[in-house]
Amino acid sequence: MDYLDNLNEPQLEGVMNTGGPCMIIAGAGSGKTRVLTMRIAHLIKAKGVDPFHILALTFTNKAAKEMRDRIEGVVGNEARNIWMGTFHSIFARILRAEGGKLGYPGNFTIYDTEDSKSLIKSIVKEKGLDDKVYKPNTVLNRISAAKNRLVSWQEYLSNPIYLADDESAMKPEVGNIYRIYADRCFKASAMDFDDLLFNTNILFRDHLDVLNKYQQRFKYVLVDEFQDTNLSQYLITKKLAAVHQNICVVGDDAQSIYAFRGADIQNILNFEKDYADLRVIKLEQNYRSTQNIVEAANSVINKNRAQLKKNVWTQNTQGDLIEVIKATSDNEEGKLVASTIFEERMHHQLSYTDFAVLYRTNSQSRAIEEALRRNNVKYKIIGGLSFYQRKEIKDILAYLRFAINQHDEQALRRIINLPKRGIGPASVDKVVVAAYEHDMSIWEVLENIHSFISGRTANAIADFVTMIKAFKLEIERKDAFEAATHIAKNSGILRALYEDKTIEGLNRYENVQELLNAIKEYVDNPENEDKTLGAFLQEIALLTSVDQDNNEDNELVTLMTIHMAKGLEFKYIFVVGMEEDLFPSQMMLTSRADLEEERRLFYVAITRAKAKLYLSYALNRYRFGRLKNCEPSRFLEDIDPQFIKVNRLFKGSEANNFNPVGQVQGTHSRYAKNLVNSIRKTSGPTSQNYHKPGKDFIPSDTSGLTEGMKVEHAKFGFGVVTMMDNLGANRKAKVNFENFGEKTLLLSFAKLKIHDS
DNA sequence: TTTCTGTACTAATCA
DNA sequence: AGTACAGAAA
Repeated sequence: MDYLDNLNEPQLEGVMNTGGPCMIIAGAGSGKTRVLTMRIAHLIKAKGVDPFHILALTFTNKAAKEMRDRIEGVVGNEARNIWMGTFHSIFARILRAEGGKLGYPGNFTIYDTEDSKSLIKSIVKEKGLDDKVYKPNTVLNRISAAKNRLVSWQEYLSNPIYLADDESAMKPEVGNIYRIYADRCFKASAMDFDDLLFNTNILFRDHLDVLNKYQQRFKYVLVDEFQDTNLSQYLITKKLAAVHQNICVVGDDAQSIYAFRGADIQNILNFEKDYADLRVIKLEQNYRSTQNIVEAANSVINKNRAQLKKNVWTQNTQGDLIEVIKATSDNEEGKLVASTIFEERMHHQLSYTDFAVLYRTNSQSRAIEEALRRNNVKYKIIGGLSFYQRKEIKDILAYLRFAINQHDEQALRRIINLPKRGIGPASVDKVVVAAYEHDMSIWEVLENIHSFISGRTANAIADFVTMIKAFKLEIERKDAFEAATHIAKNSGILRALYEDKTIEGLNRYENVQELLNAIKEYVDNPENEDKTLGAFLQEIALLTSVDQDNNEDNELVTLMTIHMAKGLEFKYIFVVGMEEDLFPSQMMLTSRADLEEERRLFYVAITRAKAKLYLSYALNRYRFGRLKNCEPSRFLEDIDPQFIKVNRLFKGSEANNFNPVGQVQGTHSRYAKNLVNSIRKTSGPTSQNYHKPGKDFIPSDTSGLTEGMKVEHAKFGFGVVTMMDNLGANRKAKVNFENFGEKTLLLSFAKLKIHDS
């Protein structure tokens, strides 16, 4: 049993005691993943448990994959059969199989946050409400919070407390928006992220046969990062484990940082009450960090009131003191971080992969990136605007989604006029109204468009429907890669991007090629059994940002938010932007609970560091394009001063000398841009040199217009027709004007008087 | 219906 | 510093 070697006593206990309910409280860096993986390996290898009977829930696909790989190292191929994945992906899988009982087809779409927000936006608009009051973000958060507490729209609308809350927030219509939102999602055969958990709860509540099936199947249930579960997730796991009672949760209350999406720290604090025979194991020895870092972290977290008693300690060396860097501006902060990374790496012969820069908000990455680039330090960013959130990628994905599910309203709105095919928002509204009036689905109206509207738009819509039907067939007959390539080409999207020869256009074209490559890779990967487009879409809909990290071996500094860094470790950690209103965020200062969550976030940041921790702040920072004064964060004072080396001072010259490129920073580009704008404003034709037509100016019928005719335009004056374009829906004429040169005019709009007969 | 342009607003964290 | 939106012009 060599996999049991090198485990300390509580770790061993966590691995060996596999029967009955168990909670493992694991301090930062105490080897909790190791315990969890070895526990599963032990179940399979020593206890002879069939991997099909084990359910292990994690928060990222990456964590799941890592655990699976490590288990595979002990038990071999069998590890593939464990039900292991994120809450969302496991229950999406179950809902694909069982969702029919709730009225959802197996090919339901998963709406991402952008889809949800734009749906809410259109509902607010349709109801004629003020979109300044009903901001999509606010409304969605409210709906999301309700779903995470398992409050349906019916319960929401009949609960006087919620209604009073909304009333006092001057948003009395939120409940009704929730009702319409839920209805529209259902009609679109779509579930948002919260629905995946909400509907699983409904499924298990209303269909006991289904619940029973999965209760029998999952003899062992394990949950990682338990402190981050919300009520919805908690109830699912509790229900699934109710028959066999073999539930093991692993977590650290000090690292609970997802209250904003409904995570409830009470789940971990109250777990003991739920299970009378609960075995509690505490992992308190930290193997990751130096003594200084561990104790500095302890001194911070002790400022919080709500926590379980535990004592994290380490046998590691004392290590360096924490250093605080003070910068005058966010640009200088970036520069100091870059130069420090450069020096430390040289001095200690480290790899760039040993460094990570952590920040509170994604927008802070820009200044750091710029400085790293200037100093030729290669870096990678985790999270932020990810590949799959790019517009051109989402456009293609919307086509794929719609070809699979014609009820997907958000995908339809995205693609129906992309590339431009003459179906503008006015036409889309007509279709939606028609669908509403005749109690039909939008797709049914589109299919029979000639019974509702006529003319050019109707033809364009009919062509669109024909195209989608062809794509449908393609998907049924071919694998994901062939189908996606066909759709990208025949939808006209690829061509439109190809014709855009700007740098951004080129990039976008390459991104789409990259997406197709990714699909090819997916199809070629033998681990993926289901090679349909639907399976691929499901996979990427539930990708977590940490998962999209495919160049791990390169010499790169890692940049990410503190949230993304949870569960990771680096030798050197830089936490930047240690300023009031930024970290802690000004939005978290309203209650003690919020501030404590923010402090736990700081605790997570500190405990990522193995060898050395740098904290930095700037006295001035650009926000919304304006320079703002900043104060050092209160969290700096939370650290016991004995672990801090007080302000490491950089002389201005030292920092400047480091810059090997020596470019002038600051407002230069802004200034240049303003200059260009002002030039553009003062040049070009202004209203006074436009032609003034005589009083008898009456536009002629231009249907007989031909080349060589002399015409008068209301603004451009006299000119000669040089070329006619009678092709396509819009007739165009090229006219060479005496005072304004050659212009292309759309004849359905341009008012021309013909002076040639 | 489409395209261009000025401006108003924004950025908290994630699946 | 970006971008989403409204309004004008074509």
